[in-house]
Amino acid sequence: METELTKPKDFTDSQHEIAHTIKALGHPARVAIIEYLLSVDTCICGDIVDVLPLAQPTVSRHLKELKNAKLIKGTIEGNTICYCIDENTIEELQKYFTNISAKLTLKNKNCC
Amino acid sequence: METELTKPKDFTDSQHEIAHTIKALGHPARVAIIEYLLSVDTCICGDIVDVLPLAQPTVSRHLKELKNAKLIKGTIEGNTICYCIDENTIEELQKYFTNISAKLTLKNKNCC
DNA sequence: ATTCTTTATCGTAATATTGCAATATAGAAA
DNA sequence: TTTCTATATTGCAATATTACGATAAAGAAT
Repeated sequence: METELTKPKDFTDSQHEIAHTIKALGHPARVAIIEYLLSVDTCICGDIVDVLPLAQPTVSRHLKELKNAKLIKGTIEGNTICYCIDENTIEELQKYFTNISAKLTLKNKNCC
Repeated sequence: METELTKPKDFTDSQHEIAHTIKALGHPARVAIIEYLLSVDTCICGDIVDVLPLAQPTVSRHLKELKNAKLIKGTIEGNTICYCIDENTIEELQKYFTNISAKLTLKNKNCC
């Protein structure tokens, strides 16, 4: 039989979504931004450029990508500059990996 | 003052490392491979190609990248074909996000 | 030895990402 | 208004990623 009944035409929506979210963290600049946001108490984050080895337009691009992936939220409204980590998305990622870990502990360890 | 004392020349090693690991999961094919490996009981995984919408050489490349990031382990030795998720790396990711989540719950929620 | 099966690598094209300089935008301060 | 400050966008150039067909490699089966 040459028919390949199980081969799909595309990945699932879920696979696309989780990959998109995770991909947004797949760059040291964006990891650094998240870690910086986590370390500061205030959400006034105009000084992110000063703590990253990148020019301002590049940082702005990375922020845009993080926002697009919903890893950060916030806006610039007058003098109320504000960027924060989006806890919901981080929690989703945490649950995703916790779930994988949990399933792995139930698995057969007789290989590799 | 024009001096920028806080601007570093590069990201930290830790930021590079976590980004590299996370980046390896930032593609639907590699998410699908991990999810497939999680779903099968045996480690004989030669049929990954059949469940992905990709040609065999492309799957091989994605496997190589996952292996390079230590998200999977395993080898091809004679007829003992074996690929498994590397629990240690998954656990690292799980801890990374759990730690962020934990720190977020302690933070000021008066913004964004 | 030859063939089969499975996985890896090579070559190449198409696309995406990254980075910065230059510029635009917009509210604040003067 | 003009200027200042902070962020975003545009326009490239350099690099990286992704995909697949063709081919190689290596052990298994005959």
